[in-house]
Amino acid sequence: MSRSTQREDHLKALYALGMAQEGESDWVATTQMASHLGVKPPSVTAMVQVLTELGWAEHRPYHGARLTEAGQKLALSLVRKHRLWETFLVDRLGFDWDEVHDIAEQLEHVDSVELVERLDAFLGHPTTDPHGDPIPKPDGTFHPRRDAKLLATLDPKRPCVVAGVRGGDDHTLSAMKAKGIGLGSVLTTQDIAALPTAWLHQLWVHPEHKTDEHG
Amino acid sequence: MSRSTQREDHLKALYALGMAQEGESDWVATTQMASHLGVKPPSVTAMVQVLTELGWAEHRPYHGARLTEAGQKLALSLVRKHRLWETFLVDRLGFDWDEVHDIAEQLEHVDSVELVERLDAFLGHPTTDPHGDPIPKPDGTFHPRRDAKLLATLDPKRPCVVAGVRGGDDHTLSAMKAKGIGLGSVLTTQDIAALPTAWLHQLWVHPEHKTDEHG
DNA sequence: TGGAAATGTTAGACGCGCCTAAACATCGTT
DNA sequence: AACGATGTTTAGGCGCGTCTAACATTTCCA
Repeated sequence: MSRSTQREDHLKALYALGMAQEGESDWVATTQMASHLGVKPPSVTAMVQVLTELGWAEHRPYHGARLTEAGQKLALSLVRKHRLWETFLVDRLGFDWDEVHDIAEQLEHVDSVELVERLDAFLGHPTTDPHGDPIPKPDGTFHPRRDAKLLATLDPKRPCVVAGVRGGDDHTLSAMKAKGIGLGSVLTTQDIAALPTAWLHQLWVHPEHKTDEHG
Repeated sequence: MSRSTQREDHLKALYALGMAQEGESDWVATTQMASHLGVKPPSVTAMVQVLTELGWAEHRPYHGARLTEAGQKLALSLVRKHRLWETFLVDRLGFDWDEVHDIAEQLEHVDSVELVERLDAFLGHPTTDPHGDPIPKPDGTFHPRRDAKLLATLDPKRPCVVAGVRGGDDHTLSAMKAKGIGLGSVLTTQDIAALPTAWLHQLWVHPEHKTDEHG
C-alpha cells in the first residue's frame, strides 16, 4: 500500500470532524484529530503541515485546521470509495453492518479509479451505503438524502422507519443491531420511548407511511 | 496499509522465485529477489534477515534464501488472496485479464480472514484464477491442475484449448490478448505454428476434445 | 486584568525500509 | 594455489511518520 495512506487518513479525519461539529466550516482542533486517529497531537500537527503544503488543508496555528476546496474533493472521493466498499461487503458478501468498517477502511486506500467506477456499476450505482449514509457521486456531489430527518426533530409519538445512522462507531452499531434496529426497521411509539436519548440524534428516519409495508 | 506490506511482498517473491526455478527446494539469490521486487540487493538482504527472525525464511549468507514451512503457508495464503481477487475483478467487475495484476496486488494485502472466505464463497469456490493458475485452498493445498500440459510438451500439430498461462507478466498477457488468446481459446495447428516459441513454455493447454464444444 | 490551567507547536530522537559505497565471499580460470 | 570477476553483505545515511519533552499560546476565572 502506498506510503500516502497516512495522508489520506488525516484528510478523512479532517473531513469527518469538520462535518460532525455543528458550527459549519469551522476549524478542527489538531488534538481532536489526534484522538480520532489514535496518534499524539504533534504527529497531527506535522501531518497537517504536509497537507497544507500539498494544498489540501489550511492551518491556523493554535486554532485548528480546515480542508481547502481541493482537499474536500479528495476527501469526498475517499468517502465514496469507503461507502461503496461497505455496500459491497454487506449487500454482496453478507457481512453485518457493524462488521464492515475496518475492512472498508483498508479497501478504500486501494488506488484505482477504474476499480471504483466498475464497483459502483456492479453494485447498481447505489445512492446510500448500508448505514444509510449517502454515497458521493464521482464529481463529489451528493445524492440528496431524500426526506429523512433526525429522530430527535420529530414528534416522538409518531412511528417511523430507520433510514440511516449518523456517525455511528462499531460499538453503537452493534448495540443497535442487538436491539433489532437496522435499515428499514419500523420504530413504534414504545420503541422510541425505550431508546437511549443519544440515539435520537443519530438515527435518520422518515415517518412511517400509512400505506403498504411489506418485505 | 499495514507496515508489513513489504514483508509480505518479499515473502511472495521468495515463494514465486522458489517455484519458478526448475531445481526444486533450492536457494533463491537475493539479487534475483531484488530485481523482481524493484529494489536494490542490500534491501533484500535486510528484509530476508527480518523474515528469518520471524521464522518465515532461512538465510544462508552468500548462497540465498528459502522459505520455512511456516513461511510457505503464509505465502500460499497471499497467493490465495491474490488469485481470488483477480477472479473477482475479471468475472464480476469485467476487467480484462491483463489489467488486474496491479489492483490485486493491493487488494491482497487487506487483512481479514473473514473477508477472504466470504469472497471465496461469493465467487463459488473457484479452483483457478482468470489466468488459469490454481487457487490454493485455505489449508494451503492446491486443487490439482486437472490434465493441462504445457503446449511445448505436446505434438504441435494437435489442436488444443488454452487452460492457463504460466508466469505471465502484464506485457505478455496483453500481447496474448491482442492475438485473441484467452482462457478457453482454441488453438489450431496454424495458430500454434505462428506463436512465439517462448509462449510454448508458458501456455497451459489441454488437447481439444473431438466432442461438443459450446459456450 | 493578570496568571494558572488547558491547549497546541517546536525540538530532538527513533524505527522502518530504502539507498550508495565499500568490504567481503565464492567460484572459475589458469 | 592464487587471482580476478562476479555476486552478496555490512556500514552508514536519508526520508517518513511517529513519539516524548520542552516551549508557546490561548482561555478562563478570581
